[in-house]
Amino acid sequence: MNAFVNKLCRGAPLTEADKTVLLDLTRSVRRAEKGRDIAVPGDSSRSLPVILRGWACRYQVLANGKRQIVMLYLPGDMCEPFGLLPHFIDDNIAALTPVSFSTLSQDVLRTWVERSPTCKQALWWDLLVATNIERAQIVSLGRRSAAERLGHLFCEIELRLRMAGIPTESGCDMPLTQVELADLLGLTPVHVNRSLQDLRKAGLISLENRRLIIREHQELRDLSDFDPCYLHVNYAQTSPEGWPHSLSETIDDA
Amino acid sequence: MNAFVNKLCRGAPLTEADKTVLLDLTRSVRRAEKGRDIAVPGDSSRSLPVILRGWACRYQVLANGKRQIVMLYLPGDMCEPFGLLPHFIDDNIAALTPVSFSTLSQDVLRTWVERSPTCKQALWWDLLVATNIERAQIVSLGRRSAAERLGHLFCEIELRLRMAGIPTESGCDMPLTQVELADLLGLTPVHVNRSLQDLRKAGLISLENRRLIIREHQELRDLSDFDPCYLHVNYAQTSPEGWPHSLSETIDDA
DNA sequence: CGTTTTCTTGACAGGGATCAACACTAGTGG
DNA sequence: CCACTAGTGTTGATCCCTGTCAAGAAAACG
Repeated sequence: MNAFVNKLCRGAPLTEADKTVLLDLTRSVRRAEKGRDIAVPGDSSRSLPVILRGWACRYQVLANGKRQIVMLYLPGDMCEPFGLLPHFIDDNIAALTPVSFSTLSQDVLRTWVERSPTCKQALWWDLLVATNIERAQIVSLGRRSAAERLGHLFCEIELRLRMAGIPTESGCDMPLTQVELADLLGLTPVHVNRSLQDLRKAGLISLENRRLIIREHQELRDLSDFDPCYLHVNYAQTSPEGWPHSLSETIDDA
Repeated sequence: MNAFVNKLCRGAPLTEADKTVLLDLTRSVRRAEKGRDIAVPGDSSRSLPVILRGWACRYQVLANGKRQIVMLYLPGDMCEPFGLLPHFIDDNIAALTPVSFSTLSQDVLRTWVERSPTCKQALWWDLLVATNIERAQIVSLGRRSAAERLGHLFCEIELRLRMAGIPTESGCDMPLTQVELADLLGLTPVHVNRSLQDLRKAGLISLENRRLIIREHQELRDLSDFDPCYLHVNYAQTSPEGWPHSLSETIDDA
């Protein structure tokens, strides 16, 4: 059981056969050091990078040198939406920490998906969630203040980590530097620093030694207008199709 | 031939049968007045709204009343990515002008797609482009100034309209009010007004009576760091798979 | 340990927000 | 045909959130 399979279980009641196939597909693991590229513009999308351990991101660099992180990839995340037609990757994908990842064979995966409706549902669900995350990012950048953006991000990260099977009750890793947070949230490192201090002073979070603890969940959610619906955490139990309920563990407070 | 089919021709060399089926699917047309919702949160995604005439958008409203437009839908655009698993729509989709639209049957479309690889490619391409547009939006909101955001948006709109078969040589319709532009670009109406004037004074655009003319294409692109690659305008001719080249008209300067 | 990265703090500037009028347009109804 | 109204565009004055510049601390690292 790895983060990838753990996460997909949230989207559909995977069969044992599904899990076996998916685990097999992620058997061979590659590594990337912090800061290294996992994919660069022009790469073929025939093989899909999947993060197993560590954090990565997709980013673009403007002509004036400014950088914007478009998407954060946590353990279990696929860096390209499943099944997407062959194309060339447009953005950079880089490791933010030391990363273990597999590159799924798009062809093998697609073949299996044709046989397994549950697996298909899980992968579509993953795409749906990824899309929603990017849309939430648009809303944050467009209409939230610096502190609100930080709060929203922290709420999202905590929930996403739990979806990948990483416990967060006693806090979670937050390996991003303030420069990286700034590139992700469309801010300046200096301002990230000050906004973080505001959140700390308000007693909402504590963040030191790359470790994040959310002290006041509800208050932080209220402040940052965080509504976890968009992550569809328990889709496997609540999908419109009425799939059988077979998951033992759920993420209740979402 | 409508905007929908016109647009999909950019993504794959559709056969005559493809076009017939797609035209048939969009035969029955519904209308929505300006400002009316086409879909609201909770709607089922079993039927996919496709814009045939007019402009629409997907938006979210925060608890504090602020609105952010997440995506602009122009003629030919599908408001939900094709084939996405059944789910409930999370955002509002509203008409920005009087709109003519069809609601494709997801089931019928999927059945046809299983038979037609070209149609499948076209729909995947559409999803790819839609995703790229949202990512470009993230970059704009995060790292571009007000005037740059406006410039980038105008460049994008002009090209997207041409992809849908709407000529833009002598300018194009720009029905958005300054309030709507503000909600789309994460700005204030007042600031949109002033930034527009800057662009006009610089001789880059003219915008009056809901009609936009880009006076200096290259300069506007340079200013706003607009690189049309992400729209994959001529994907049908350049896809990695090496599909046959069969389109007669291309959009050269992209 | 020295070196580099990251974090923190201060002073200051500026892009964009806010508030408030006023003009212009377009639709509406008498 | 003309008031009336509501939405839209324009402008000015002012504020403040965030960016910029710069320089120390602190932590990470080899």
